[in-house]
Amino acid sequence: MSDPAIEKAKAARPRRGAPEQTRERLVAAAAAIFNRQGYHGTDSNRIAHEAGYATGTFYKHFKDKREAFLAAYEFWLAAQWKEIEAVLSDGGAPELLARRLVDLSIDFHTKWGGLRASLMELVLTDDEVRRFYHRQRHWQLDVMARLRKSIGARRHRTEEDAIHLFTTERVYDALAHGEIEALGLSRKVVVAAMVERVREMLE
Amino acid sequence: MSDPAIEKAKAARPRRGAPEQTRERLVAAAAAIFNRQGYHGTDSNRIAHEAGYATGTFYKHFKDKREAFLAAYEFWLAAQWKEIEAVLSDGGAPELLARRLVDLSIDFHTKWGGLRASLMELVLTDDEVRRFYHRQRHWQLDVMARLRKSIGARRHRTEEDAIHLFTTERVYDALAHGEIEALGLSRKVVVAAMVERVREMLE
Amino acid sequence: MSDPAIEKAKAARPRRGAPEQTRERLVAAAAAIFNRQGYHGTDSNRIAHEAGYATGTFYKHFKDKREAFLAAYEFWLAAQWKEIEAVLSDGGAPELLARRLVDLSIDFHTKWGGLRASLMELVLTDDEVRRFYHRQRHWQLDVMARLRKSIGARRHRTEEDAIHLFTTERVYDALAHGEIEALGLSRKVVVAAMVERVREMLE
Amino acid sequence: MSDPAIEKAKAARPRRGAPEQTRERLVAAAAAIFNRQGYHGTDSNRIAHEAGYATGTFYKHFKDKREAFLAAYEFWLAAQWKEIEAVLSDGGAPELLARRLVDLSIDFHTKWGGLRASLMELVLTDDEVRRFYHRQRHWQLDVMARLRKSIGARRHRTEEDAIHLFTTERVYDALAHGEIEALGLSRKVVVAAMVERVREMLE
DNA sequence: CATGAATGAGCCTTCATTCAT
DNA sequence: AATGAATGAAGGCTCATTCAT
Repeated sequence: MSDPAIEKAKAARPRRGAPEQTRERLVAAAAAIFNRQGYHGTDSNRIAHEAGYATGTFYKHFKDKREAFLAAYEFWLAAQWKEIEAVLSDGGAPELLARRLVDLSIDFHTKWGGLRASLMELVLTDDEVRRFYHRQRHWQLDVMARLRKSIGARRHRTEEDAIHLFTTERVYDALAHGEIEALGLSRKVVVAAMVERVREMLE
Repeated sequence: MSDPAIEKAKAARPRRGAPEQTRERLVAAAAAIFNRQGYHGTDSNRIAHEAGYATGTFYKHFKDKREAFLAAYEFWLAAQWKEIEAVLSDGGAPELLARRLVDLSIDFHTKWGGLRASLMELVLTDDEVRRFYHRQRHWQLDVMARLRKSIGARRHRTEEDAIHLFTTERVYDALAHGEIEALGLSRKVVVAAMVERVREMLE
Repeated sequence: MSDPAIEKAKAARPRRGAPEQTRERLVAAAAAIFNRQGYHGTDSNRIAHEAGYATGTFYKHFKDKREAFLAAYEFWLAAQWKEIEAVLSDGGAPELLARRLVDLSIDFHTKWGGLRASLMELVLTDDEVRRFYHRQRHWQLDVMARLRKSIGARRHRTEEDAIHLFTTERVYDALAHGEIEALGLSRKVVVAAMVERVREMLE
Repeated sequence: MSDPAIEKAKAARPRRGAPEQTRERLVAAAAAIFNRQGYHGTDSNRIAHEAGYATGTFYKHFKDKREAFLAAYEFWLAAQWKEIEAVLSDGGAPELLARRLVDLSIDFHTKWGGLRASLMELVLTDDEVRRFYHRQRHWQLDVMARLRKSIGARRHRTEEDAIHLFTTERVYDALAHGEIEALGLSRKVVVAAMVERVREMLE
């Protein structure tokens, strides 16, 4: 009832404060766990506890588990594009730019590839996730077109952009998950091929 | 205690013979349901019933749900490559061949894209599925190399083949799931681009 | 969709407080049912319901069915020795003491013999139960030695104590299960023999 | 369908013959597995296969799993008493006889203690097993009385015999299961105590 | 706002038993 | 007599969600 060790542990854990912070912490914990264990392998109670809150708090901030998942996905997607934008605004030779973008993407997929795999499965079975996903794609294509315009690249058909997104994404996933090495292939060669593709998009 | 209706139903229940056929029926049902509902959305009992058997029969043929999933995946993958082989052995102009291969792949992904999405999520969280997946990829690259040799195409680096597999796969998935249309893009343009890529591989 | 009767039932359902009490209730229910139906004959869900809780509550308090069984066994064992201690601390002539101890033991075995029988079967097949059981025995021998010392009895070899425990236990079980009567034997004679044995231990 | 290896394996396994032999093999396999894994831990199909037969054969020879268990128990009990009888008919000094009987019993319990533990649990929950068990006890007491008479021992009250049976049995179980050693006690001391008890019964 | 005990539907898996061959 | 594929009831356990405090 009054074990001092327990009392101390409680005092040390993140305290209730602005609801914004609470939500942020929950989203961060959710992203990390979903990414590691997959959507179905993740216990919603565990997210709350890992974030330093109690079970119920989770459901005060998200309607259900799916909503938390989408919040996590959106958060990290936005972060990625913000970084991409930063790289592009730095400018530099296309070759260098392409290289930096590829590195960035591989990094990103390495860290968050688990979220993507879960998303793709949910897209199949969950209408709401599918709608969310399609909205995301639209937004991505818009961002791409805008970014390319901002650096003065030539216009492309949107289909080209879409294919670029799909295909590079897949290869980044493969690199991130170690598929390339598992197949006994050269990571370097694959990365170089991707740099070349990205460079073409920047022309 | 001895409801005659029940007695009759029991007497009428089919006594099937060959276990090979049973397994085939179970694999077929499993593939269809996993594909539709995803791995986690599929009830193992339901697979058995949909195949015309009782719960227990499922577990006479598969150690667990995962094993059934992998059997279903393997079955349909083998079917796909058999069809690809058939198309290639028909011969014809590279353009035509490429077109037929793309159509075939799109068909295939349209029918079995759900299995792939589930596989990719399981690869993340399940070591055994991951090992299975890597074996499959090796086998696919081997088949590709062999097929290209058989039609007299030039030699490629295996990395090229791998990238080809990853990227086309992803676009076929997108076509299969209606992502292209959902983005308001032209299916025709995308398909044409894929035909072009495949044609390059056949040279 | 919103059957008022169901809504009302849900609203009316009890929200209990202290988890300690919950655990106590569960242990009590578990002990009673395991004792009556045996370990394998007991449905873990039923324990929860009989204690007034839902299925899941059981697994919030016990890792698995085995853990609940061991908790139940431990609880009642401790209760028995507490009563034995109470009798001994009351003091009195050795004959009287022995008689009271035998009565107490028979009572105890009559009420909880089922738990013991299940325990003995589990000891065979379950390593964890076996370890638990051996710890219990050690503890019992320690308690015995301490109790005998406290009443000023002569020192015995521990082997004697162990044999005493094993053999009396078995006869109490037989009395408890009605084996003596089923064999057409005199309960009185058997009880008298046990009193004599216990008296010897108190000297 | 005609894998020679499989055909050979089939040819090598015990062939159908006199139903008596089949039953014997099944009882032997049942005894061994029940003893090792306990009643509830034993799969009836496994018994058949371990004996070299198919599932259905088991149910041609036993009404149900319980019947097989009782057959196994009875078989080994009879074997024990036959050996006891043999020892007694050899004659010799009471001390020697007692020693041999104790050794025999310990051996027996070491080999078949698992059956006994399962029996005791079933006695609690299964009326039919309980009836069987009581019949066995009667028979044992009869055998004991007869044997003692045959060696010219003095007459005892049956209660004494019953207590002797119960208590020695329990200690043999403890020796057999390694409980004595697990408690850090001397096996030798315990065995000597048992020899003394048995000797008293032979007077 | 936060807590965390409680809920209960649901799913995977086992295994005693049956029966057509 | 023996086979073994098939049965299906039953049960252990999980986990998303609720709600009284």
